[in-house]
Amino acid sequence: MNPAERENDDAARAADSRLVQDFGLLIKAATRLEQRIDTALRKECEVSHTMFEVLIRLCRRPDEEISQRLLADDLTLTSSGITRLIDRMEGAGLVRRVPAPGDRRSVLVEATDHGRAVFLRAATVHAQVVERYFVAPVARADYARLTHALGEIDKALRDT
Amino acid sequence: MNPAERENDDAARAADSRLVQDFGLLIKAATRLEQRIDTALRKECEVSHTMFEVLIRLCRRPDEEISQRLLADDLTLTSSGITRLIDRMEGAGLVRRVPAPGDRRSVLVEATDHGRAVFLRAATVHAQVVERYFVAPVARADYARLTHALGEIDKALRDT
DNA sequence: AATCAATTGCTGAGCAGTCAATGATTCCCT
DNA sequence: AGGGAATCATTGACTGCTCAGCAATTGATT
Repeated sequence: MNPAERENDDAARAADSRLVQDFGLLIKAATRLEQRIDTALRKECEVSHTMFEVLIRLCRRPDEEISQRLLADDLTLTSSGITRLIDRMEGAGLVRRVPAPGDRRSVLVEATDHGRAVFLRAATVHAQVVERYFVAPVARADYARLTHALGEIDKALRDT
Repeated sequence: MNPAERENDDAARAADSRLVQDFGLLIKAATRLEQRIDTALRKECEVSHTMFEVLIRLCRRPDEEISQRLLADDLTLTSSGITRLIDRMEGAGLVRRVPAPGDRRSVLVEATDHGRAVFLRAATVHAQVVERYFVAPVARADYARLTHALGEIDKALRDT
């Protein structure tokens, strides 16, 4: 077997490995799931999935102060990404910018009444899709393991 | 409790629900994982994660005919997305377009020697990151369940 | 107290994808 | 055989992000 043939062979083996397949599956499943949610939310509630994720944080505890910085870290966006996202959400009347009392560099974000109303409608759509494509396909016994595993992965990623 | 207060309360409850959290975790973990891989591959091998996913398919079985259409479906991209991706990969010399023998509408894609060489280097980088952030954090017993669950989710998404 | 470093949000330029429309080919049906 | 519908790849116009650089503010050190 000449060197070129061996290289082909090595490549084929690497491409066929268990790990590569499994990892690919995780990415693919997550991507498809997010696309599904996103189109459903856009069609029925005129919000993107990303905007929905912002509204989740803002509605969870209305008294909590949430800065753009915090949102960026939590959604894995850059600060400029968040600036533009909040721009659009403000333009759509979902959200309001408020200067942070303790730090004049920072900008707090809070949901408007309209934002909360949209969030409530979106949450039911969200729940339907999640129920159908995330909860239903997974055996009851596996669900807890799945979420636990995801938590560990997230932790490992955050720690470095 | 007046109507506005009730709405706030409903919103807070919805934002706090188990399902919302769990689902958010899946998306976040997958996103972070993909970003991690992507930057590692870009830095050390000058390929994006998406390009790497293409190379996996092309190297797995060198005799197999792979069209742009097939790639698009498999990577959940649109046909125009694939056209542009293959444009860039062709420009980088990783890949070659070949007219499909049986169907003159279709275009087959195959890896060049350079593409296979890059893939081999990228695969070791990929394996390191996957090992560290995907395999290591998940308990041995959970791993099989996790991949099985992901497979079921993917199946549910594909069937509709 | 003064300075230097770090953090926060914003802007211009660029990149990687989408959507809608198009031309070329193939499939299906009668 | 012929005509309409479907399928494939491509392009132009757009979107939503990133990156690099900025000004304003804050923190840390001496």
